[in-house]
Amino acid sequence: MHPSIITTVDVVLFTLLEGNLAVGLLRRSSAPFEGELALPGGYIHAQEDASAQAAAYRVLHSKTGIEAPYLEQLYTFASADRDPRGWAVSITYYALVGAEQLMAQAHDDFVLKPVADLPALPFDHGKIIEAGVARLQNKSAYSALPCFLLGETFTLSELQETYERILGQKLDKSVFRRKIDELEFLEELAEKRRGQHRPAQLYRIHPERGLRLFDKAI
Amino acid sequence: MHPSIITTVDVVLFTLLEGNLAVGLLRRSSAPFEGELALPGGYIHAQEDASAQAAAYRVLHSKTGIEAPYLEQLYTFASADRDPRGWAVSITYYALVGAEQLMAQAHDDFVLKPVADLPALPFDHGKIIEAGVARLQNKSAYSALPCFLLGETFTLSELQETYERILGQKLDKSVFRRKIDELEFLEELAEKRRGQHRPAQLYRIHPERGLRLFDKAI
DNA sequence: GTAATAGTGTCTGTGAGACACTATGGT
DNA sequence: ACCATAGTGTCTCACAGACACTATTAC
Repeated sequence: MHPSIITTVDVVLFTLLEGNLAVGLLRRSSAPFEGELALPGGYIHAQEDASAQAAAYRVLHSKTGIEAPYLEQLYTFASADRDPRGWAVSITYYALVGAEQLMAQAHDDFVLKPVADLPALPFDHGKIIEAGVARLQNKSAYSALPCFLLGETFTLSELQETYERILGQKLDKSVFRRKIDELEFLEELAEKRRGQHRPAQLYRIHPERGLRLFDKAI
Repeated sequence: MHPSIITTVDVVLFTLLEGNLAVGLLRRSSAPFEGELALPGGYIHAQEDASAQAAAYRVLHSKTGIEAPYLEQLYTFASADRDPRGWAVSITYYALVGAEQLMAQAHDDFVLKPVADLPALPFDHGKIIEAGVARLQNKSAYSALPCFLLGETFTLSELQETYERILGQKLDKSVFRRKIDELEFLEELAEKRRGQHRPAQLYRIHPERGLRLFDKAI
């Protein structure tokens, strides 16, 4: 067998921190780069993991405590020079989770950093996050993906705000609602969200319906 | 180090065979599945390959003779059960090449099969090709990708025909030309293609300009 | 009532699609 | 002259965007 190729998974976990897109990082417990903040990741365990996706779920859950409602393969970074230990393959995934669920599940040492203000990161983790942000933005423009950054239930205003944060641009309320309506991926709930003013209709992602795609950018 | 994870690359090479989308296959020279048709692929050589992409280029060129003008990472298939030899990672790539260049470069044992009529393939190569076709179709609808299935130079009618073959639908000539025009990724050449009737303007992909994207489906 | 947010109605300009038209070569 | 393909012009309908409007609650 060909020797010594390291096979790992790394996960970019996104959430909204005070309305800003943020990623979860952990301090590394061992060399290389011990003590530095980095993406949660780890070796694939051939005996334990049925697939790389299963490995990503395992690593994310065991290292951070989080069970993300959305997780998808991002890209595979594989080269001789990205890891001081040797030729390394990292199958990367990105995951989305609502802030509330994250706070409830995350271990104490899990750190959130806004993507707009990231520290320098070891390995090529900076590039990985960049790729994740690009993918999230791109896919959000054509799909219902941002729903997964909210809680189980949410209002249309909250959803619009989330799209605006991710895409970095204001959207027209009327246009936004028309498009969301057309996709038919939300289920109207019986309750409303009550605040200081007129209560807002609550929605959740329609069970039974997968991730819908727009035919044009939102 | 964790033992015995196989790390390979596989390449889905697309071309047009009499106007139909086709993939290139090779008879395997060793077990498992010796003698069966399969995607060109091979182990990553840690000593030789600087990156997985470099490995894909090396494998494709050394096994088939082809130097593809376009090659991009597709997806990474990684699980315990996809290869009888054990836990296996395949970083897959898809590549595009014009029929003319393919005929000039390909080794004799390289076989083209139309994607509409594929034989059963070993491993999960059927799934890999499926993913490649889906990606090609999707990306073609939003980009200049189909250019790479033609030769160095081509007419707008040829390009439109190629889009129609990949997307599986007729396109309006006038609309098609408007959109191609807007992208500004073609360079008008001095020559024309002469046939039975009115000669057609020849174009090539503009050097210096990368792969342009439409903002809507073509 | 007033303020503030939720949610809807309507007008308009743009542009995709449809299709007819002109252009230019071979025979 | 005629045919086949290359290439262009134009009309229209749909719809995205803009924005004003109404609705409903807390206070």
